[in-house]
Order: sequence, then structure tokens, then C-alpha cells
Amino acid sequence: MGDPLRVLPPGTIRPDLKDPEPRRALRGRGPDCYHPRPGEHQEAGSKGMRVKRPTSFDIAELAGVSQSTVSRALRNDAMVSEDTRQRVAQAARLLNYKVDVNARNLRSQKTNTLALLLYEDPVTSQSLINPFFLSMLSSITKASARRGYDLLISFQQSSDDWSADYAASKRADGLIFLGYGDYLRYVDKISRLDEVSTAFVTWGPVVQGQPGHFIGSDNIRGAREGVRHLIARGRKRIAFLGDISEHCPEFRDRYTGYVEALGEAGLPVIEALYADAAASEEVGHQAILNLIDREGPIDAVFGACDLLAIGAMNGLRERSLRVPEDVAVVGFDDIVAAPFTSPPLTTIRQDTAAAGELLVENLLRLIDGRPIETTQISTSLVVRGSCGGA
Amino acid sequence: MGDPLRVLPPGTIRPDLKDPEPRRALRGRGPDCYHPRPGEHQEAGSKGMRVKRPTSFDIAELAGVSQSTVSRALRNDAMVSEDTRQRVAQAARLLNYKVDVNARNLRSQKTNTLALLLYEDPVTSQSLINPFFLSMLSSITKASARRGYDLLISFQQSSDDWSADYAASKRADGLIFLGYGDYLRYVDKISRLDEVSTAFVTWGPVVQGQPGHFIGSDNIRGAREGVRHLIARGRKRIAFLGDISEHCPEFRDRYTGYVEALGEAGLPVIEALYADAAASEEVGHQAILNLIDREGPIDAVFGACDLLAIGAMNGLRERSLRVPEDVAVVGFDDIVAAPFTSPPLTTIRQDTAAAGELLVENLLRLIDGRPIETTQISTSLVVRGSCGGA
DNA sequence: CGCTAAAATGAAACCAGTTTCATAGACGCT
DNA sequence: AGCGTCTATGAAACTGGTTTCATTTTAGCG
Repeated sequence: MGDPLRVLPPGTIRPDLKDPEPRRALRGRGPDCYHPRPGEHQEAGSKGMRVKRPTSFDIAELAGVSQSTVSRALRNDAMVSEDTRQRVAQAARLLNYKVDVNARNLRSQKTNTLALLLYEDPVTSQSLINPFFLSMLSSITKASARRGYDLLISFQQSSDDWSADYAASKRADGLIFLGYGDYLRYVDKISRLDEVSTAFVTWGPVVQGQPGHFIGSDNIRGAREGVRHLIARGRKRIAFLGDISEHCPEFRDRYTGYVEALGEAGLPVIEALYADAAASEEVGHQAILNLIDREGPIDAVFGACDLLAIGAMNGLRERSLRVPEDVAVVGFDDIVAAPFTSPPLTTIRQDTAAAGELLVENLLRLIDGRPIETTQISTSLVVRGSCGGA
Repeated sequence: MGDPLRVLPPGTIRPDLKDPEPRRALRGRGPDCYHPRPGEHQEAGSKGMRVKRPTSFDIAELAGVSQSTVSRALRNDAMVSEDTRQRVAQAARLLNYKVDVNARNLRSQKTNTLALLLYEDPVTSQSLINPFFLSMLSSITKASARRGYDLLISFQQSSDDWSADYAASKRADGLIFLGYGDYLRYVDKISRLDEVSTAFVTWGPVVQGQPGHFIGSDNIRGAREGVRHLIARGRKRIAFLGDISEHCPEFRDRYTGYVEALGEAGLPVIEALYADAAASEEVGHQAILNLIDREGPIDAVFGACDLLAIGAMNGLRERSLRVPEDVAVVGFDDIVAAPFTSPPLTTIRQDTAAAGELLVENLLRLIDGRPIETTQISTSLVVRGSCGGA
């Protein structure tokens, strides 16, 4: 927003856009150098040959110590003198040495890698249409990076073998499951992981007796808070939008919170269920139209997720109902787009940063057998315009 | 959308929601079995001990062949008789054998892994706020999975070392760069990869002389098509929304297409620039308000990405301007939300499926020195409601 | 100064596969 | 039958680190 606005004559291109010289090529290589020529790797000889990458033996020689000492020094093992450590570090820098993680992993039987398995909605083949998961993905990536772990990512079809293989083949030390979809089949599948003692955590509602594996938001409480807020603002005919079948246990819990809040206030329960597990604008849009047409006037909607709520807002607008004057809307998740809908969406925020952190933290605890503490994340009500003001 | 609607009396919970029995625990394990007890791994003895995982030697013994034959058989090497292959496969199945990828990688000097490096907008620390990248991420994941490659994912801060390390430490065979952000610094950094002959590809505008590395949509042509469409629908004062600084070369190209289309028709160029590289609803929202306030009436907006266009639509609504009657809007990307805005957003679709496919395909070609063919993806105009009809 | 314990180091085993190289057997041909 | 070629297989080398175990240094102390 820094640049001033301006109007230029028709067809003008600002001079600085004209690319006076063509975009510069990467550091003086010829035009056809962009793929390595196979075969020339081995023969060491003239310039341009690929030098064999240095090993810890090369460092050892240069630093005048044994190879095992190099290994220790580079890992900051306690048993190396400061002097040696310095010399080794310098030699490594000099030769631009990088450990070979495969060798390291092979011997140490650890990979320093976590695998994130996203399971897909079997119908749409798209579990990631919901930006909420993007947010989770981002926080998980960061949380694992912060702890020095790499992250492998994989989309799982429900037909797949549910890649316990990632652990079995020593690609990863632990598994993180994430997604909406065919929850039942999925729980059934990952349950077997426990038997082969593979460390894993799952984003989802807590399952009894498995407090370590299942981590999730307090959906019941969050939804209750949102609906209470609507009630407090005088709304009486509040619809619920979301699939509460067993495929979507999170939504089920949110529905429970919704029902509880209504129960407290003695208000009617209006469901607009739909079978499609993939929560999207489209589904919310359709659902609200059906609901209005069949159930008549409502004065509020609680969407089981923001996408549903946003779809509902669009549907309401299509029926010339004003948000929030005629119908107040509250969502769940607080996706990045929520503040920028029109009106801005009031919603129950799931703390994805904390969630990612907790998933990774707990997984690492499982991996090395430390006890687990929390498995629930608390939500918070974010009041914006769509519910009719603070 | 299958379930019927219904209204229940206040406070009712549907019977099937009552969780008759608590959610079943994973296959009959005690409550505190959810973390492995360290130390009990080694001693093989009573039940419950962790059995040492089988190696290829175990398979060899069981199948009555040598270990090297096992290796060959499992990799479907040509030099194994069908009979032997069968016996080995069966033995492997019997012992539930999985290769140790670390050993495999170490010896074969390949990882069958690609690394996806997402670079972040240095200001917002969020390169993934744009769902477009989610779509890219998804398609890249699938494309590499389809080719049997694992995908490592990592968020890169512009301050980072730009993890050529992923290749140098033999974690990955090749690198894929993706994101918006500080493009200049970023190009400068990855340019060095070429010197250490690390295979990589980048999603972004083509850089001269490096046709293998840079892959992107035909942004100029796409934007031109979109603006032409607006002109064909009678719009004359068409604003452009997007940062065209050197940090956003894609947007720059789209601006070029915009200017070209206007030039053809002899129409004025109206820019609403902003300095923030992160394309978001918020920025589009603010930009359109500024633009209207300063430039007076416009009858169309071309957003350099969908998020900007959506933000603009919200801003227009705030000023009581109707879309598309008063102002037509066209975006770029075709994010999943585009069909579900109100009105549905007309936009230039980037074929993310093809893009992911091409990125991975070209990267694999670079890796093993095959020549590269295409590096550009064509876009397509998707006409919906926001531009004033087909 | 001599003795002991602790710290630092080196030699060699080890991780679990792939790959090379040598060899045995099968087969076709003269 | 003798010979060469090709296929299938096994033995052993090899990948590049970590870890164990033995050995040498160093430090502390009477």
C-alpha cells in the first residue's frame, strides 16, 4: 500500500517494467548447462569434473584426528576437547562437509524425521480444501523444524495401506495423522499401528484410553460458547450446519455443544445435516438454501466450520437476507479468510499454532517414552461483525 | 446433503449421539500402554518383547537363497528367476519385512525423496496464506507420490541458508521451490545451487537461459485474456490490483498482460499498487477502498490474484457498489473458494494439477540428465458471475 | 613423583542394504 | 562331446557414518 496511485496514458508501460536487460541468467553458465551431463561424474581430472563429496575421513585427515573423533566433534559429543572440536569444525567448513544422513540414520537407527499423513476425503479426494488444515500443516511444519526434525508429507487414500511403512521402513521416527474423511475406517487402520509399536499422534477427538495418541480442540466447549453468544444477542431460532455422522466426530462434538447451549436456554434445535464429509463453501451454501426453504425463517446459523458459515452467508445473501441484521452467523476454526469476509466472520478460533506444537511435542514424547501431559487445546470466541456486534 | 432436515424439541440429543459405550479404545490395550517403555526393547524373552525387525538375511535364510538374491528379487531385478522371486516375496510377506530405506539410500546414493521448500514472505511470515499454494502443494505431493517419490517439506525463512543442505546431506535427490516473497533475494540464493550441481526447479516466471529450472504459468497471456474479456463486456475504466514490484515477478507479468489488453483497446491504465508482497483479502480490501476514494468511479477490477479480487469485492460491497452491475471483477488463480464467493468469481485458472506434474517431471529429468521439454503452463479463463455474465 | 580416575582419542565393529565380481549351471551349436 | 554364451546365483566389497571397546593422555591428589 506504499506506492502512490497513478493513472497512465493508454497502453503505457512504466519504464521500469520494460526489462532493460533480459532477466539475468543464473551466474554465468551457458544456455545448455541446466542439466547435468551423465557419466562425467566419476572421472576426476580436468576442471568441471564433479569432485567426490568429502567424507568424515577427509575431515579427519585434514584436522589430524581419527574419523571417530570427527564424528563426535561434529555431534558435539561431550567427550571431545574444545581444541579438537574447533579444528574439526574448521576443517569441515573448509571442505564444505555435510553429513550423509543416510549413513547416520542407518547406524543410529533414528531418522530425525516425522511423517505427516493427510488422509483424504474418499468422495472428493480433497482433504485439504479446508484452509484450516493448511494452517495446521504450517504450524506442524514449523513445530517440527524448531525441534530439528524434518517432515515427510504424504496424502493417504483410504484405500491405502495407511503407511505404517513410513515407520517400518525407517523413513520416519513417528507419524502424525491429519484430515477429515472416513474417520471410522481410518481409526480402525491406525489402531493397528499401536501393535507394531509405531509412535503416532492424531488430530481428532480424544479416544478413551488412548490419551497419548489423540489430540484435539475442546470442540464441545467451543461450540457451546459460540451458541451462548448468539443466544445472549437475542437470537432464538438458531440453525446448526454440519455433518454430525460418525464420520465427523469433531462436528459431532460441536453439535453436542450446540445442543447443550440451546438446552440451557430452552431453545429449539434446528439441524441442517448433510452427508458429505468434506466441509466446503459449496456444501454450506446448498445446506442453508435447503434449510431456509424447508424450515422457514431463522435468525442465526452456527456453522460447524468457517467454510460452512461462509457458504451460508453467501446463500443468505442470495435469499436477500442480511447478515447480521436478519440472520447472525458464527463459524468454527477462524481460518485466515474469516476476518475478510463481508461482514467479517465471528468464529470459534482453534489455536493451530498450539495444536501443531502439541502434536509434535507429544509425538516426540511418545517416541522416547516420556509421559504425556495435555491432549486438549482450548478454543476462543473471536467476535467480529457477522454475529451482530460485540 | 443426504440427511433429511428435522427439528427436535429443545435440549434433545439424538439417541445415536449419546455414545452408548465410550469411544472404543484401540484394540484392548491397558490405559497406560500408550507409550513404549524404554529399555525393554533389547531383551528378547517373554511375550510383549519387541522382536528385532527382520533383515534381508532373515528372508534369505527362510527362502533358502543368498542375501544378495533377496535384494535383487525384492527390487524386481531382471536377473532373478520367477521361481526365486516368488519364494522370496513369500518369505518377506511372512516375516512382514520392510526394507530399511537408510541402508538402501546409503549404498545406492539415491533417496527417492524430493524436498519442497516453501519460502516465506519476510513481512508476514506466511507464504501459505494463499490457498493457491495449498493447491500446488497438494498436486506436487500427488505427482511425486505417483512416481514413487517421498516428499520432504520445509518452510524457509529468507534468513535461512536456503537448505541446499537437503541435497548436500543426501536427504533428497532434488529440490522444489515454491512461494511468494522476497523474490530477488531468493533467486540470488538458489542460483548458487546450480554451482554445486544440485537439481532443483522453481515455480515462478522463466528466467532467461535457465529453462529447466523455472516453471510457471503464462501470466502475460492469462491476464491479457481476462482483461480482454472485461473490455468485450463493455468495461472501460478497469483497475489493476497487485504489487508489480520486482518482488512479485508473476504479478508484474500479469500487469504487462493487463497493459497490453488495454493498449489494444486504447483504454486508460489504472493501478492500485501496494507494497506488501503477501497477496491477501485484507490487502485487496484496503487497496480497492483507497483506489475508489482517490480515483473516483471505475467499472471493473482485475485482481492479480483471487484473494485480491475477493478482498476487492468485499470492499466494493462496503461502498455499496454492486458486483457485477456497477463494477465487474476478474481474479487470477481460480482458488477453490472462487466458485463460492458471492457472486462467484470469474478468474484466470492456473492449472495446478498440471503445474505440480510438470515441476516434478522436470525435476526428475534434471536429476537423471534427461532433456526438458515444456516449462510453461497455459491458463484458462473461467467465466462466472462476477464479470457480468458469459 | 607415583598412582588413580577421568577425559580424550583411535581402531574396529556395526548398521542393512546395493553392487561388483566370480562362478556354476543351462542351453545352443558345431 | 566340446565349447562358448547367457542366465542365475553367491561371496564379498562397499556405502559413510555411529558406537563400542580398548588405549592413551591428562588431571587431581596424597
